[in-house]
Formats: sequence, C-alpha cells, structure tokens
Amino acid sequence: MPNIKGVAKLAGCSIATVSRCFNAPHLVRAATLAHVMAIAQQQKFRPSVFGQQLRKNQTGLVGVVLPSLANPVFADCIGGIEHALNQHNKRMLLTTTQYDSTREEPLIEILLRQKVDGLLLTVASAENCTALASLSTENIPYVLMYNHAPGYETVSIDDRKAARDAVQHLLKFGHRRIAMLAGFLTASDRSALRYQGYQDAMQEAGLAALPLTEVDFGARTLEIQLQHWLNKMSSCPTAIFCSTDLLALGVIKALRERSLRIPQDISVIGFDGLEYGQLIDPALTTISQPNGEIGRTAAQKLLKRLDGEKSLEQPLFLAHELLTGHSVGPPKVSGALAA
Amino acid sequence: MPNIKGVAKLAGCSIATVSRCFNAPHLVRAATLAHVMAIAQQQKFRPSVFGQQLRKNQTGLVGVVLPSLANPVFADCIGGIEHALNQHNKRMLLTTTQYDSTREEPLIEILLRQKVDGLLLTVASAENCTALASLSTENIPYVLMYNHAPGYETVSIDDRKAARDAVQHLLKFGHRRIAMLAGFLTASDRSALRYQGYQDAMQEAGLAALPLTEVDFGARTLEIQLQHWLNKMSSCPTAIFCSTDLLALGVIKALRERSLRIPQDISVIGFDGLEYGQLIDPALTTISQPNGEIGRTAAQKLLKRLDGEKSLEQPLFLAHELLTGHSVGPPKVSGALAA
DNA sequence: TTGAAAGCGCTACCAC
DNA sequence: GTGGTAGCGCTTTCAA
Repeated sequence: MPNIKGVAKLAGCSIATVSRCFNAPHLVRAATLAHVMAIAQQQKFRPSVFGQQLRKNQTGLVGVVLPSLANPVFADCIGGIEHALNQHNKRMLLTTTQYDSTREEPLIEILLRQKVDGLLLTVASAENCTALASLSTENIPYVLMYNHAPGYETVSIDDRKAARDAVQHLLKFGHRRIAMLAGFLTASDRSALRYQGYQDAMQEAGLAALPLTEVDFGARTLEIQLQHWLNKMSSCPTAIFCSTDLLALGVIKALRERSLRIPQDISVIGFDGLEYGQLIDPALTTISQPNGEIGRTAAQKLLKRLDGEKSLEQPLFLAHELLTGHSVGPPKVSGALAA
Repeated sequence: MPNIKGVAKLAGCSIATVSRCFNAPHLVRAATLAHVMAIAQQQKFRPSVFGQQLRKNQTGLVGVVLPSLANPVFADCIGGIEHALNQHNKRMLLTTTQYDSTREEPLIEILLRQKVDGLLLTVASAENCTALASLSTENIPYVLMYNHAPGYETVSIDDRKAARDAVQHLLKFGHRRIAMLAGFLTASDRSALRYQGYQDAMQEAGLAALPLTEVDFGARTLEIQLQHWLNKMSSCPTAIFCSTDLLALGVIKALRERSLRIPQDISVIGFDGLEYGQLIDPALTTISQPNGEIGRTAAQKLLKRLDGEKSLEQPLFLAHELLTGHSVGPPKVSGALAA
C-alpha cells in the first residue's frame, strides 16, 4: 500500500494537497482533485488510519464488553449496536467476560489501551464495578446496557417492575406457591432486581416470598432443586418464575423429562423474550425485552457524547412486554387446595 | 493521559529510556526502571497504541465478517474466535452482512481501512466473492469459516458429506419421499453443498431427488410450501431435511400448528446442532457442527500466518456428528406404501 | 488554490 | 545503560 508521499510525487503536488483531496475536496481545484484522485485510485492509495488516528487522537472504535454471546439476548443487543455504529462510521471492538466479573477490569483496560473512543458495557454489577470509576477518571465516555445504577448513564428495561408484572400474571391465574429461580445474583444486578420485583408482587398479594433459588447452569443444581421440590408435592411450587428464558427452557426440559405437563402440572414463566421460547410447545410465557433497541439506543447515546453532547447520566428505561405463551395456566387443584 | 515526553521529563531521563522500560525492561538499570515505572504509574501513563501502531505498521486487530449474529451458529463461532485471539493479545473488530452479499465488499474495505492485521470471514460464496481477490492483492492474510473453496484457506465441516449422512439417516428409517428445504442458496455456498449431499444420498439409494425448496425466512414461503405439500398427501414428503436448525425449528412449529405429529406424521431433520433444538419436544435430530472449534481453529490459523508462517491454502474439515433426537421416526404407513 | 513544515506518540538505531 | 534522533503517515496552520 503506497503512502501519501508516493501519490504526491506521482501527482506532482504536495502531500498537503493529496490530504485535502480526501478530507476537504472543496478546497482543491477540480482539475487537481481529479488528477490526484486518479493517481490515488490507480495506486490503490487510501489515507492510512495510523496517521489520522495519531493526529486526531481518536480511533473511531467503540469497545463493547458483554457477559457472553451464548445468550441470544446479547447477540440481539449487538445487532442493535452494530446498526447504530454503522450509521456513524464507527466500528465495534467486541469482548466478553464469560460472566466472570474479575475479567471486567482487565478487558476495559485492554480496550482503553486500544484507544477506543468510548465503551458500551454490561457488567455484573454497576455499583460494585471499580473499573467504571477509572473510566470516569480517564474521562472516557461509556454507557451501560442492562445494568441499573442511578447516577450512571444506563439503558435497560425496568427489571423490577417487569418481574413484578410476570409474577402478577401468575397470581392472576391463582398461583400462590410461586418460586423464583435465577442464576447467581453476583453475576447480574438485574437478576437481583427481578427478585425484588418478585418479592413486591408476592407481598402485594399478601403472600410470603420464597427464598430465591440460585442455580449454576453448568452444575446439576437445577436438577437437584427440582427434585427437592417435587419430592414434597404438598409444598411444591405450582409455578416457577425463571430469571431468564434460557433457565426457563432448561426447567421445562427437565420437567418434561420427569413427565410433568406444562402448564397442567406446573406453570413456568421466563424473562427475556427469546424467539426460541416461542418455538417450543407450549410456547413460553415470558417478559420480552427490546434487546436490539437497548443496544441501538445505548450506542446512540454514546455517539452523541462522542459528538460532544453532555451526558445526562440518567437511567433510560425502555418498555418491556408480557409475551403470553401457553406455559402458564391455573394451578393444579391439589396445589390450589394446599395453598 | 500524559505522553512519553512528560514522563521522561518528570523522571529526568530520555523518552528512549521510558520506552525501553515498557518494551525491553531488561535493558534498563533496575533503579532507573523502578523510578520510571513509579512516575509512569503515578501519571497513569501507558504507551499509546497510536505511536506503536504507526511504528510497527500493525494494529493487533483482526476483522471478522459474518452473515449474522441472530444464528447461534455464528455466536458460538465468535466465542471460539475470541478465545483464540485473547491468547495472542489480539482484538476482534466485528461486523455482519445480514446475509446481504453486496455488503461483503464494503465491509472488508472498511476493515482494511482500519488496518486490521488479518481477516476471518464467512461469505455467501467464496468462489464468487470478488472482494477476496483484493485481499490477496493487498497481501492481507485471511481465513474463511464455513465456506468451501479449494485453493483458499478454509475451516468448515464437510457439508456435502454431512448432508449425505443426514439423509441416509432418514433412509435408514425407511423414508423414500424426502424433501429438502433451505434458505436461498445464493446466500450460502454451504447450503448448496448440502443439497448436493442430499442428492448423493438419494441417488445412492436409487431414489429421485426432489427439487430443492428455497424459502425466504422473512416471507411466508415456508408456510406456503408446507401447505402445498400437505394438500396432496399422496405425494407429501414423509421426511424433511432442513439445511439449518433454525429452519427445522420453524418447520416443526408450523407443522405443530397444523396438528401434525413429529415424527409420527412427518419426520424432520436439521443441520447445525443448536442447543435450542435439544430443548424442544421431540428433540431435534440434526447434524452437529463444532462452531466454537471452527472459530477457534480459523483464528489460530490466521494468527500463525500473522506470525509469518506460510499458509497452506488448504481447506480444513472438522468432524461433524449426527445428533440423534426424536424428530425422526419411520414413515407413516400410508406414506410408506405410496413410496 | 497550493506548498512547506510542524508535530501527533512512539520505537529503534546509533552513539556514547 | 542511556540519550539523541529519524521517521512511521497523516492533518493542519501559516504563508505564498
């Protein structure tokens, strides 16, 4: 790849003129412009980003830190991010923590080293993320996605309210013994909020919230917990609220393996709105979040700040929606009586 | 962020020494090193990539071009890529074409402008991708994933053979009227190979291959085709081979909506091995591809070339596997007789 | 409208 | 062991 010097020499002009042809063509005489561009084309010359970045002190790169791509929630989110970034000619440097919060800080460090212009993040817990503080110190703009944290710029749904909606949906069907299942709360501040929403709904209904069951997706804790519940039918929950669709799908599969019918024997409600939940039978009832829009909106907010707009540092909540499938029904009579 | 000059001044040494402290600490007297590093730390100085990239003429960035992230196949693949890149301290610049092959060339161009050190790509059709030619011209290393193209460096499974395996599995159950459903072949050279594999298996069994049915995921073509088949039960396929699991899942849902039982009324086999296929009931029988490994291996090959190793420009085929679910069974008797 | 030249931050070569 | 300095490719100011 030839450099600006070579083109200038061939075109018989200065490198300044070549530069202007690319960056401010209106300042160049039409004939000169055409001539230079012809040479540039023929030499396959494009201004190198190295010089540009060095001069402008920015890369046009946005760093993205997400827990994982295995969850379609984040895959969809990335779609939204990419869309927004494309429109502003920015690129995405993608990294994932694999739900290991100790990797957040080093990843952010790496991205800063790469001189990303800004960051889009989903961390385990915004309020306990020391790395975020260093971002403010370095004065590098960032927007959080899915996380909740007053005083930070965040884009998410109102997880607490959404969880409450989900549980109220179960209550409407007459459920009383409603359990909640989640991944480890330490890995997700939104899950903690969802548990609060669960507690809200239970309390409003005058019911005792059950302690949260945290399951490890890798290990067999889900199986063990289910078995534990099913062993004592009299106290077995008639409905299970899962903090994610992935978990709900796993629960449904496990229940089916035990020949339990959904929702006749037990109701299951999820959280996320994955399209895969709609492919199973019965279709999963769940809370749907606008993942693409979360990503897109967060990216747009970041882009505005990169354009010099002052940040509001206010959480932005997008609308969620109850997606009514067929995995929730009235509780089994024996369960209803026992309640 | 302070620069190397500031640190040098504060440390009372030259910028060369500061640079050495970071890049070749063994060449610096221990005391000097400690002193400089202390100042650097206190000033929060880190060598900027701008200067480094400019000098070394490389960015440590690898460009990734994929059709879409909505398909977990590619999400898993990215996981593998990220893993391999991390180990070599490289980062991923991620872009997607949204299955629009006309976006391949501009995206590659953008990534080249960003001075990525190399590229990892899945294009619609490797043999018809003019952009690849320009890569060779520019002498920038790249590895194709999922694509097939003799003479190129590719990592994939043997799609043709895998499809043949899938269809043979159906044949073993006694199916004779086996149809194949795929997305548009123009969007995926591997789908074309899968159709060849289908033809291979049919021919070996002495059966006539049916013409391929290409469906548009967005439109209702899938619904229409199914209705078309079902209207003439005597010629309705007893088994459907879908070129992707996403398609198979859609087919199963559509069949279920028509109250058809799987596999009693009709068998369905997919291709990809998505975990979501195992969450439905009956679990999807399918061909499983090692997506993470495809990504990881492709990245490793690329990294080797970046390290100066000569490329073999040979396709690498990883092993696929038949994942036996419960979506395939013997054909319905009426169907069997009619065959 | 164009050119000359400074300088962005760094690395690496050569001298000492 | 350390310092001086050229130069990577470009943008941009100033002058012509």
